[in-house]
Amino acid sequence: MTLKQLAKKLNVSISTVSKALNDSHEISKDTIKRVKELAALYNYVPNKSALSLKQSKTKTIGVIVPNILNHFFAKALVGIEKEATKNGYQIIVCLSNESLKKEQDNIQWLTNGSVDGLIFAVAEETIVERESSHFKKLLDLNIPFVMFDRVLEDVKTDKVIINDTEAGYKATKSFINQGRKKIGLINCIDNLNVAKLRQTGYEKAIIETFGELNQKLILKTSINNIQDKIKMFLNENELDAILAIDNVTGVIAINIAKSLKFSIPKDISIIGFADSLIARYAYPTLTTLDSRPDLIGSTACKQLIHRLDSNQLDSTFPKLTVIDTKISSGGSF
Amino acid sequence: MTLKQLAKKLNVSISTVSKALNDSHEISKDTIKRVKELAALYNYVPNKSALSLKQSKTKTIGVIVPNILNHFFAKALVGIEKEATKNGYQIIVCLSNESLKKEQDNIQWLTNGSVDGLIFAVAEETIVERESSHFKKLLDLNIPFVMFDRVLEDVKTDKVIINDTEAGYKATKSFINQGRKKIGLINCIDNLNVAKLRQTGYEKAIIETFGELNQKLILKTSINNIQDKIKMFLNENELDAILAIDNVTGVIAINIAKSLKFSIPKDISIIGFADSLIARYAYPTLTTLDSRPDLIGSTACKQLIHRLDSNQLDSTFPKLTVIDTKISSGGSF
DNA sequence: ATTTTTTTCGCAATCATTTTTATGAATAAA
DNA sequence: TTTATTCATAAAAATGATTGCGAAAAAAAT
Repeated sequence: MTLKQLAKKLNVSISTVSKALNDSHEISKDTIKRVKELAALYNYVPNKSALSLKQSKTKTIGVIVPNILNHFFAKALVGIEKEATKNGYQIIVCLSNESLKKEQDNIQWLTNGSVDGLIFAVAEETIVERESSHFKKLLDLNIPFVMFDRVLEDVKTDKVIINDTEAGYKATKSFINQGRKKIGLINCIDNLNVAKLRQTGYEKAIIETFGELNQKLILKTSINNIQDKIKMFLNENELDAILAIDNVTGVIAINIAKSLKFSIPKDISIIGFADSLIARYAYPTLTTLDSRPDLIGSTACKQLIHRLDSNQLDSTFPKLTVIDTKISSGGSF
Repeated sequence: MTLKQLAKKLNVSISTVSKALNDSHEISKDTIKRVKELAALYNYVPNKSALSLKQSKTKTIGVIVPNILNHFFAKALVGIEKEATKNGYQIIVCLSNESLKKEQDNIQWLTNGSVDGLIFAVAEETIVERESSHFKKLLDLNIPFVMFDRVLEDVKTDKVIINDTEAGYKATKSFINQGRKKIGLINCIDNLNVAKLRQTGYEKAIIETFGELNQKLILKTSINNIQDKIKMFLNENELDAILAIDNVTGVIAINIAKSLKFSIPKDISIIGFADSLIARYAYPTLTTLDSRPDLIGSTACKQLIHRLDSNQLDSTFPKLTVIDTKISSGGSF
């Protein structure tokens, strides 16, 4: 059902129908009523493509997620979607699969007028290769975009991150306050900035307290065979605490520690960067640092929509928003 | 950069540029070359909205997911996205959040010409309320759509599901073949058809072997406080096997069983409907029935694109595709 | 009764693209 | 020399919607 068809049935012009539906003062109350009734009857919905074309606004936001199976990103997506829907925006979701090439393709694809703006976390490969030209192209094209969690220093745009350093510091400090002496760190996402920052926080707290860093207490590895590696890590060091800086190894560590007859939290205390949904896979429940992905997502989305609505770049650009992590106690200490 | 602007720079008409870029035989080789060079120089990309409008094709697929935090759906989305991308389609993702109202809103929203077709799993509330009029509206509008995993009997459309009954049966049988006698079942998604079917399979195997069903061995509950409930369930019954028919309780059960000093798989064997990514949260690793969400997703997407391309409904409509589950052995038996 | 004002509505342009039709010139055939 | 054909390109129509402007009609004021 189009305006044209409605107009024909009503014996008025297309523009009258359009104006009536938009409550124009140019149209009489009577006509407006007639038009609206028929439109409702035929379930008329304005065609999205025509609207986008006319107004050069798609009311659509492109979201590029490195890995939707990562619970953090799934939750961030929920936050983005909620905020977008609230403001009358749709989201087009692309998955970069941590690949630079796919990320570039996605951006190329989305800049054909499909979306008004973009929200994304940078793919791991992109960070490793230090490539950012495809993002700078967005700046040239004047397409607003917001980076979240994984951001690039040299791209001047709005960003939303968490206070990773402080989170690592706080978690480590909480171990220290419990009297823990041999505090290990598990890092299997070393390529990412967030990992480096969290580790920095850990190191700061350790050096501040013990004067020096024991490199043997830091397990830097890939996710492959992570269970065996953690087992060895636990066996080789007499740890009484572990900080897991990604969102899966904390849970795995707790389960393995239990199977090795560690008593939790008596013998060993574990903190992970997971959330309650993942933490329930651990028994007793893991203590977690909530990196608040939903808040990050909704904040990023809000920020983008702000730029889209006030289509002028104001003095606040580029804005860096730092979200506070929340420590939430499970049963592990 | 638009056709118009290119045309101006080249001193030719808009139509010439358009035809040149589409390799029309009406245009001389020389002109084609000139046009393409300039288009490449200015990074010209055809405007999506204009294209969609003109061709009444958006090359976009709408996907409605009940809950993206559910690993099954996240993985299904990966399958859908991969297949869509392969065929030059974008996906618009909506989250129904298991709510009927949101699902209806999403469908209303997506039928404004945003998408060529839809893929979705029905929201839990929709199934409980047995509402299907919003899907039937899609049939009236002639918008192709494919349902996956959670489907409605009375909506005549393409569907992709797994052989739930058989999966439940096979899993239970494998316990029986190990000589297990007291086989429990945990069901915390009872509202869903898939749960009923899996349980049917379980019951069939049990009755076939033992003659009768012991209702006490079936834990039907909500996800709240699931850990405590499973603990009680294990304590009150001398189980030697558990079939967890959703994708989280298997992992939880294994961890709790260990904490209760059960030896796995000697004392108790556990099978869950999770996948390897979730199974690694259990130690030793859970044996899983892979419900193959990515295959379901890609199959559903393939099916939809088939309908979109051959825009005639052929004799195969409506097609029901049943995906086989795969049992993959972890360390639990 | 005439002019002015207000109300109500239609025309036409516009967005970026594709596609059908038209145009003018060169070439070939009659 | 005339007519038909081919060729390269331009012009126009169409997709579905919004919107400024102008026109007609109705109402109000003189």
